[in-house]
Amino acid sequence: MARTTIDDVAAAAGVSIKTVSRVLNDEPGVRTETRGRVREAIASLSYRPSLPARSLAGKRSNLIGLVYDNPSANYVFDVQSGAMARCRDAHLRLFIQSCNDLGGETVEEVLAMIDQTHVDGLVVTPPLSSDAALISALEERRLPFVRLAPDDTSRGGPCVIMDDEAAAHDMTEHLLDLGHRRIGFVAGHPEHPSSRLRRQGYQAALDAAGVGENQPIEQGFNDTASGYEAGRRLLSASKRPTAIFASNDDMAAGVVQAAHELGIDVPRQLSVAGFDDSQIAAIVWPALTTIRQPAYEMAFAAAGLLIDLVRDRPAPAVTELAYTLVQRGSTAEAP
Amino acid sequence: MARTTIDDVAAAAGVSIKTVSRVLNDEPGVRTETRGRVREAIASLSYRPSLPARSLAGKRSNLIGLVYDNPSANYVFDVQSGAMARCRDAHLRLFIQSCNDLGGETVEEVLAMIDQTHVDGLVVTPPLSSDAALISALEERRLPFVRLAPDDTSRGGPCVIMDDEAAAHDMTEHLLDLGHRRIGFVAGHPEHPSSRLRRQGYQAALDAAGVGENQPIEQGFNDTASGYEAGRRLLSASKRPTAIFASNDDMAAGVVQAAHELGIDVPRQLSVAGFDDSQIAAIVWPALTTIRQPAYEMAFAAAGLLIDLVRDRPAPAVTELAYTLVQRGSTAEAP
DNA sequence: TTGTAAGCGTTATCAG
DNA sequence: CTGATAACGCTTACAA
Repeated sequence: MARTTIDDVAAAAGVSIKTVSRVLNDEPGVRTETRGRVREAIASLSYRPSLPARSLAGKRSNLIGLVYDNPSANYVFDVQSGAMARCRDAHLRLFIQSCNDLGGETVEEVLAMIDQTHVDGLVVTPPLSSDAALISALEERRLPFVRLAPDDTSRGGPCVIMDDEAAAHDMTEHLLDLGHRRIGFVAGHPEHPSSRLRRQGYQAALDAAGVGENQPIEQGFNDTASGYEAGRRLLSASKRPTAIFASNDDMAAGVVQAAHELGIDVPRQLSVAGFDDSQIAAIVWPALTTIRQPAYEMAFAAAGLLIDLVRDRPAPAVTELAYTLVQRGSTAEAP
Repeated sequence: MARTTIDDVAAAAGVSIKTVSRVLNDEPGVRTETRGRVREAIASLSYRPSLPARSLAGKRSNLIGLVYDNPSANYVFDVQSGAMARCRDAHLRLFIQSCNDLGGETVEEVLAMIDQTHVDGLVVTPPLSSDAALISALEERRLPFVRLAPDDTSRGGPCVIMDDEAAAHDMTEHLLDLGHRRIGFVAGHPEHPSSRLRRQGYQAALDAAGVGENQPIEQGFNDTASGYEAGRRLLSASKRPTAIFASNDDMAAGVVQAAHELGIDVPRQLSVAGFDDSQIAAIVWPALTTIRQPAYEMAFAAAGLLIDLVRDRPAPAVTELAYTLVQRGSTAEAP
């Protein structure tokens, strides 16, 4: 039951292991006919090169890493799926590392993972993509990495982004177009890079419409519970808003829940807008008008960039993907 | 910038690399004082042994794998988190492999992953845990594996389960206790192991109460859309049920949505129950009465079993974890 | 175009 | 209790 090795393939094809290695790595300098013979031997033995052996011997491990520190199941799932799909295309393996519930040892843990697994590069997802300590540590190691949705694209190498600010601006305009003038906002988690951008877009749109003053804003923390609390505060105020824009869908769902409890009809008496288009956006009642953030596609692109990077191919510094405003039942004309 | 190796540690501690290796692997035959000296050197150099080198040289890779083929973000996230936490405790790394959207190449892909990564064992999550072809292939390779929530625990080695049937039974009894006598059911995905068990529990409880005949049952596919469709069918029938029990939360959310659309008040006119206690259960309005499936804990336990297995320690064949009936706002007395 | 030999960072074997 | 040396399966450098 010993594993099939490169020697077995070489023997079967009647060549040296070096030639097999050349075929494996798509290196030039092998006659087409020889190459075919080797390929056949590989297939018939269903030989699969050992990743550990390759990474030990060569400069590459054919493994790239993805790190996250994010409690949102939907987002993490989409991001993993996108990155994995891209890796599959490139015949690379993806090593996924969670840093959830790690306290202050995040950087330490990521570095340990890098050293132990020999990953060739890293996809860094939000909010880690804006973690200064981590970014510096990676730069110091000279490990190629691509950041997903960081708040600052001016330094730190290639990244894949979406224009959160413009999206929030669009959504706010959507509400203004529906006739709303008092539009509450539930701000996102202060440590999340996109929170600031979304709030800026919201404020800018209100300012442009001349109603930027004294709009009610409450702090949330990106989970349903904090959205619910913020919603209750906003809806219990004397001058109640006719629309509430929450910085993500989970919080928007919380706002909808608060409205239900207070007997406020959504969308007739209150419009609610979310952000992310996560699974729950379509599940809550009424379904949420939201911004579809192409998490899968962004991760797919990020993995692609990283692969280019580790293969010494040129890669653009900033890749921006388009968002979409998804209009559903939770927003309507102002009462 | 060369990596810190076992030689560096050996030099710093004034011992041979073999002794360092012994300390690393907690092998006996090292004087306490020597061991301490080596430990200090490891810490001060922040040395981290190379996983590839270890797996190439030794019998173990210190890596275990987790495979899934499951579209539910919440479930996958919980399972990953649980397994990863257990691995962290044991100083092992977890290699996660998705088989989503792979068509018929699932077994092939898993075997390729095993060969390439040299994982010491595998946590097999549902529905792969009931995939006969995969299980046979793993047995043939003699790779240790632990199955999560398989439908058949009688063969295939250790597994971690929850009593789906008893849970569905309990939930149905809960509805009966509330006075419901016409209780619709939305069956789960036919290829999911638990679907059959949940349906059996539902039916058995009805039979025990003497109302098992002619209850309306619709087929769903574990997603919200199919739950919505099934809900519409159930609620449009001439003899409308006063309660609907869906085989998972996503479908229950779809039923709630259908009820909203038809102007049927939940829970006053219709009670709805789900299963899984996924994130959305608490988010939909009204929040779902459901069964909490301890996905995190089950995965944690499964990883623990697997670790015992690969370290040649005895492990129980079947580990059963307890579920909880979580009562929320979606169920109430029959009208 | 192909092959030979050395070595990657560990663990296993066996000797001291 | 400790250490020298040979693997492990591959890539790299260099020859032929």
